[in-house]
Amino acid sequence: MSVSALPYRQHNHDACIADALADARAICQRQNARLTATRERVLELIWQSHRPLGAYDVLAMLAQDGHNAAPPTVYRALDFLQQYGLVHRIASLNAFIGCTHAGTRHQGMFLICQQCGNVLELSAPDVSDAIEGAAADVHFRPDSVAVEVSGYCPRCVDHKDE
Amino acid sequence: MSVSALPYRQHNHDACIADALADARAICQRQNARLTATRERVLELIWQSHRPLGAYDVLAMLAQDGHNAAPPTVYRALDFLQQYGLVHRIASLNAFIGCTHAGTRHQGMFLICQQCGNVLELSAPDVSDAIEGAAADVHFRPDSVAVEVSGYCPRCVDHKDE
DNA sequence: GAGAGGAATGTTATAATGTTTCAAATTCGC
DNA sequence: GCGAATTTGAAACATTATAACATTCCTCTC
Ligand SMILES: [Zn+2]
Ligand SMILES: [Zn+2]
Ligand SMILES: [Zn+2]
Ligand SMILES: [Zn+2]
Repeated sequence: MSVSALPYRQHNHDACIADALADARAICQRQNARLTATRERVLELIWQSHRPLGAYDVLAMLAQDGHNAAPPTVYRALDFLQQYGLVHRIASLNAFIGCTHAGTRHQGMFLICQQCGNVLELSAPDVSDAIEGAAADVHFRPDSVAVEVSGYCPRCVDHKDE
Repeated sequence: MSVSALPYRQHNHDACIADALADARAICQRQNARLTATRERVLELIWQSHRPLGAYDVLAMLAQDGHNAAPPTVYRALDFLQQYGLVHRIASLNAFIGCTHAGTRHQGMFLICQQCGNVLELSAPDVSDAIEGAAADVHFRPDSVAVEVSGYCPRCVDHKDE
């Protein structure tokens, strides 16, 4: 299933991409969802790195493919991918990133490095439980939860001033 | 200090506003920050309800005052207010809300009702601790944390279908 | 293998949100 | 008062996201 390599460590990123695409195909097939060429290409572009991409970044990359797409094309593809849990939107960045827990029930927590821009998605049950608990205390019923932590990743925390 | 009335319960909201403004004046005075007329008015407008306001909503309200402001005026005021912890930005809504814990060290968690739009800010140490712990596990150093929970408040949870 | 119906995409325009830049005014310490 | 720093005004612009409607593509049925 999903790769668990930390984004800011050396790793075979081609494997990240390949795994993500394979997972996506399986997930969509299982649910009779159409992972069309455009959608798959957008997913692949999103996965080019562990840094979130803006919709217009994706658009520009599609243009380099020769695909002369307009904004709705990208937003529609991203909507689809989000719907099937293949990408997440990082609200604080207006950007999108591939889900590293696709296919599993999870509620992501995103660690965003201010220096290098990489984002690590964690599945943190302790955090989820604490949030559910705090919400329950005031009789609030959570539907979706976004936890976005901005800071410094282990690689950058030592080199902030260089 | 700050009022702790739940936003979706009946309460004397004029007191919310008055308290927020009084707190803001004290906080700014203590730090030699200039709570100018525009900034104070923006804070007051933000506090008109417990629903977050977009920057352009504030702009429109200023226009009703006869203050013919441009976007930067509002964004600058909001930046100032954020800097002194008087308002928070809700990234998932592109909107701003008055801080109910101004003056105290806290890291907010926002419960956003999808039905009525009210937002309750909680200071949840358990959540913060869990997040810090999860971040520490992967050697990530958090700088700022956003926890935005979308769901149904106690008043709306029972009336979803009406 | 037509043809109907729904899903997906193309296309154009526009809305909503946020920033840059430079000039003018205000405030503050002296 | 006077110079420096902060704050505000004003215009243009950049970025992000959506609306609306036409067209194409796929699938299912007959
Ligand atoms: Zn990778
Ligand atoms: Zn995920
Ligand atoms: Zn109130
Ligand atoms: Zn707060």
